[in-house]
Amino acid sequence: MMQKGENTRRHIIARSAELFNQKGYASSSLSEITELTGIKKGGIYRHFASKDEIALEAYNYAGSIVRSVIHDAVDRQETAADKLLAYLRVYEDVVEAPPFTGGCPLLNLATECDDGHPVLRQRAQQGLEGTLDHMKAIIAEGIQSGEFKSDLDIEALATFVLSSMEGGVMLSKLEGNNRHIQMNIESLSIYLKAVCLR
Amino acid sequence: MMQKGENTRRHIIARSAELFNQKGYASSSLSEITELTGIKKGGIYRHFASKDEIALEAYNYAGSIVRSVIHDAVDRQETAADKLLAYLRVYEDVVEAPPFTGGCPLLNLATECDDGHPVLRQRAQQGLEGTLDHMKAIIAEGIQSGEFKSDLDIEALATFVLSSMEGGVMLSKLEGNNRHIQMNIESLSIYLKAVCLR
DNA sequence: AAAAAAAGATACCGATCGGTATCTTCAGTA
DNA sequence: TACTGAAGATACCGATCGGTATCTTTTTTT
Repeated sequence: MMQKGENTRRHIIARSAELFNQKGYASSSLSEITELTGIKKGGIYRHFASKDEIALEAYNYAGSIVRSVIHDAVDRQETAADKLLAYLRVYEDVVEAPPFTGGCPLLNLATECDDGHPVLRQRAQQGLEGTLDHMKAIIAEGIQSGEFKSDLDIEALATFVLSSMEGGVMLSKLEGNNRHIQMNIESLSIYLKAVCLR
Repeated sequence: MMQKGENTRRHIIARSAELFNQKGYASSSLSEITELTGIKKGGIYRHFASKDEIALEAYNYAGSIVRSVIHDAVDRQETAADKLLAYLRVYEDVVEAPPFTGGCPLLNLATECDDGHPVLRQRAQQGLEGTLDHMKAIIAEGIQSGEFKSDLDIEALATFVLSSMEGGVMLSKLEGNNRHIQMNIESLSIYLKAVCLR
């Protein structure tokens, strides 16, 4: 039934995902993975063909966790405006308690790969597209339900929400203080009320 | 008069800055710097004590260029609102014509160093503080001149502007399309008119 | 023009990189 | 319980990493 193999494979992915999301792909070495997992290189390369494959699976893993946390938070909200704000609230304590160790995987992967490494970059692009699609669906529902103005620019609003989230995460992580992401929650909330709500 | 040395030192910094801002600190090697500058390692290490020192000087250089471009663009504007929007307009063609090759040095350095490398991280923090201070001064002037409401949260607005800029840069660079940063210019413009102007 | 100082090239250092061939150990099956 | 294939450890590979000691060349000063 080859259970054992799948378990260790998942173990390697989970540990590597934390490592990669904290230190980045280039700064993370196989030796560090062996230390974190307790599995030697020979054991690791039985489950993966290359460091690239580990990184790809690790990003899929980190992304899926963050996605599920976000979707849970979004589903808990009633209004479209609150659903959009839930995206930012997931990172309201990004310094001490991010949804995944190291902060936003999309932000980290995107900035590291946007000038190189086509494979990982494409994966980041998919993550971006999926995130924006989810936001656009929320906004479209908000329009249909009459909560949002009907002439809203859906693309522009989705981009604006995601930008203020990623920007807030970056500023807060750099300063080591949650005030930036938290202020953005407030600013975006004001924006939604002032220009998006009917 | 030791002219020659200073010239090559500047040359190394300028080339390294482009390299670091595109590929990141960890992914850039000394060998690449020798290729880009045409100077062998022995020659490079006569001017710098370590790769870290090159990276630090390189970031100072990239930051100073972007800062001067931004300050020029800001000074060309009359109103405080237009001055704030000028920050984003500097990156309105970040895909093809960024103010510095590789995009925003603050964004790149911050995301690479926020979980490590204390020296470079501190430099990024200084860059963040300086940028926010400049924005806050613009906002404060806007309040004093009567352009902005007097009860504006200066900190929150500065963070919001910078976040939508950095977030827009990240999205546009990742997708290879300027639409995100350009939509953020429009969204932020609407925000300023709707909730900040008197 | 000669001497002194600065700049740069060559050749090397140990350490670590990602990756692999091979051997041993373990788990499941007959 | 003997067998078999999967899983993991050991030991190694060439390449490259950041960094340095030393020699040559170029520039500057006298």
